[in-house]
Amino acid sequence: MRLVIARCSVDYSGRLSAHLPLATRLLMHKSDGSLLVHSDGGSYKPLNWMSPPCTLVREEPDEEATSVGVIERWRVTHGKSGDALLVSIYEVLHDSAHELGMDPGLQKDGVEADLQRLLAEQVGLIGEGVALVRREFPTAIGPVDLLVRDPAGGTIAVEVKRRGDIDGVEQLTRYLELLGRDPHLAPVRGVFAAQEIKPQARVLATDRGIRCLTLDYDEMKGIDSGAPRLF
Amino acid sequence: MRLVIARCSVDYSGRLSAHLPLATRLLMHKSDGSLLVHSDGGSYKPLNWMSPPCTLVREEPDEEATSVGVIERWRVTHGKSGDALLVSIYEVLHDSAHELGMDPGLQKDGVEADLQRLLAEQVGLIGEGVALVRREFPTAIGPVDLLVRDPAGGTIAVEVKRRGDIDGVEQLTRYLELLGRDPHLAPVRGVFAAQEIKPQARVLATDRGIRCLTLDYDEMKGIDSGAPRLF
DNA sequence: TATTGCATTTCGTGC
DNA sequence: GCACGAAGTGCAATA
Repeated sequence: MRLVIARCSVDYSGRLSAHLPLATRLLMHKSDGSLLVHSDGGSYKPLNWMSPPCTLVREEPDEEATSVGVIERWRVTHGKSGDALLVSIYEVLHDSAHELGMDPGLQKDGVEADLQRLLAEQVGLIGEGVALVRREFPTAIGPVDLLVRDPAGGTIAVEVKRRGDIDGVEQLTRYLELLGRDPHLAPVRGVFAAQEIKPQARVLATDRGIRCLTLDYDEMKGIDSGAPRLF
Repeated sequence: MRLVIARCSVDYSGRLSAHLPLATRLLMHKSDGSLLVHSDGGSYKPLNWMSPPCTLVREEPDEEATSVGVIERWRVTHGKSGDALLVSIYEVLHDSAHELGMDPGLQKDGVEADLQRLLAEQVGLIGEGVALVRREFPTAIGPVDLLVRDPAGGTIAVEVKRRGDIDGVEQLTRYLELLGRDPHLAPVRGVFAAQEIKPQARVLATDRGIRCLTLDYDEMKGIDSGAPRLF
């Protein structure tokens, strides 16, 4: 990885056109050829960038560029798409290269898939005596996260989200509409399960007769690890 | 902006839990307090990060950490949400600080809004003799990008996208269903306009009687600048 | 200030 | 390999 702090301007041409006026920025050139242009603020998204696979070529600035103070040019091109990033460097304030090696990568825990798995193992949280039919129950408009049977013989469709928002309720409503027409499943009720349910979503769900279920991931995980399955 | 290359491990705890095993990485500490942890590959997304507003505190490692080789710890916390990032540093290979100053920011050209504006000015591309009714025509389920009248007195609803995908066709279909019920507008036809239309989207649109229109942004822009509006 | 919808989204997963 | 959906999404315009 090469790190350069430089006064530069940047032009991107590809899926759109974009321009960065002259200012001091960090140029991060990764070993896979990619380039990130970062300012000293904002979020993790660079001001401009080129994703791998791409190649960086150092160019001598033409006469016009030289006359306005450009001392060096980097052209980063994405072979396939034709996207191109042109960095015009006016002054280099820092330049260093580093060997980082491979990265073992991030281990995540607590994403929607984990919630869904845990709730499938702990369907009792949905209601007394309910039984799992299956996860990712397929329908014409996409899979329902969990489908369970209640003791009375009815069906419950469960939508699992990390953060429960209105569009999640809408999604579940569409499933309920479709599943309710199936005589093998009817009557079908809905449960909207999430770690955090937005007030607006809760109102909409309740209004539609959908029950809201707040999930405590840490607690569910504790039960999971505390009571390992025996078979 | 402070740049540190270090052998480190990272733990994130917040909306989810995540762990980065010991490896050599770039730690980018921006002047707004935010921290990015980058590896020497992947795309622009850091392996881990903390978004502003947040604060970084340097801590002395406890005895247990010291015994496994940790020489320094950075704790980055997001006041409001309680999110926390803990960086355990084992070895510092580079450490430099730089003054970058404010950034003038990115100037974009060619996003969906630009396409929509140009097509509104060049409605002739939609069909012979059509006239613009208005952009962002409001409906109960959201605004239609462009609403135009054809010479025969019918209405055309136009959905503009940079990249035409299936969900864009679905969106337009919902609008057509709603608008078609309005006697002032009926009959309403649909046009799906995008710089690039995915084959699947084209099939679905055609199947529903929606016409596909591929837009050449550069050409439209050329006409725009070549024939400036006189009023 | 909350909400909505786009993004040079990126990133995973299943087919 | 491609389409689909989630993301610690970020981000800007809007109501």
